[in-house]
Amino acid sequence: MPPDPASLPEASHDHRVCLTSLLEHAEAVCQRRQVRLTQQRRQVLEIVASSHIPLGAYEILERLDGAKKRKAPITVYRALDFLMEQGLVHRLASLNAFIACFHESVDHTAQFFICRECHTVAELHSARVTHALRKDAKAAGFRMDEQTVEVSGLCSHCA
Amino acid sequence: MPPDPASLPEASHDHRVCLTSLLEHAEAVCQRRQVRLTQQRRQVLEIVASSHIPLGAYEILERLDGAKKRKAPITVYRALDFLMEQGLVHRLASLNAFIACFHESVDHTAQFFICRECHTVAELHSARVTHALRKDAKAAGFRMDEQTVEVSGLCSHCA
DNA sequence: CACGATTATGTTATAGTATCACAAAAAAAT
DNA sequence: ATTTTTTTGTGATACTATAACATAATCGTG
Repeated sequence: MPPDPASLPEASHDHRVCLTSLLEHAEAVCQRRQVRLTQQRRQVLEIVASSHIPLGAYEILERLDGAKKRKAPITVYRALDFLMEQGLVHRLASLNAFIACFHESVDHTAQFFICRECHTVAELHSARVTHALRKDAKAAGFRMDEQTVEVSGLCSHCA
Repeated sequence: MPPDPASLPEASHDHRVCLTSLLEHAEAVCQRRQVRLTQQRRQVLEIVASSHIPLGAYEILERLDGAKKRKAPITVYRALDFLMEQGLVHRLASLNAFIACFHESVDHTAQFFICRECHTVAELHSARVTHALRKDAKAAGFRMDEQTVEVSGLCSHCA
């Protein structure tokens, strides 16, 4: 995976604002649910959310060591598991990578458009896709549980 | 992953017939495309196609050693890469596993319903899903390339 | 506060998935 | 027959993820 490009996908968009409000949202969610957003978990969330492209667990791990000594991989996986449970982070199965969720929805069913050039990810909550799947599932007698919908292609910027 | 159950998902369905016609189809495809379905590739295809549940690369590897000595993992990955290029095998990203494609279509865009109980996989070619994605992609200015659509849930038998 | 229960983190080891690099062999093209 | 291309062998290694058990921090309650 290439290093982050210097500029953000949308110049007009100040990612620090997103980050701040994401963290506030995270605090609120955890408070409501009576679970703990510890320093470590918060830090992992910050790292994931600060990258506009998906990060692998070991990339997160690297960024976790400040000047200090390296932690064990499981540290990161545990934090990610927690964050995914709270719907604050998504895992992209096609990339073995993780991305923060900037949508404050209750339902964490999502679809992803992943640019194969710049690696930016657009997250959707598409009723259209879910309905289509639901219809096909019904026809097949299949009881849907979770969907993994990841589309690779070119974002508008790279196309 | 549990061992294969003794019986096939549909009792009425003779999997050996599928297997035979799949292999014939594979031969035809490779002949048409001027690529070689070598003994090794064919054997991997047979292994994948003989299992009605997805197999990991290392499971395929185990079944590849007859009484002979174990081959290197890359052997299997190379064969799988070839078979996927020919559209004869699909990789399921959510499982890190592989399944044979019994559909003889030209377009290898597919969706999968994966039973979390019995691990059977139903492969779809759903125009509905593809259209839904295409519409959302258009709205997002995203040029679709390949889709990874894997739904986990319960098949009619397990529900 | 003391206590036990629960939750989170540390530590070490290991399992599971996938690819690289280079050599040898087999098949195809000339 | 020789060159070229493709396939396979071989050994090493990278990358992704979890198990098992110990320690530490936090919480709830008396």
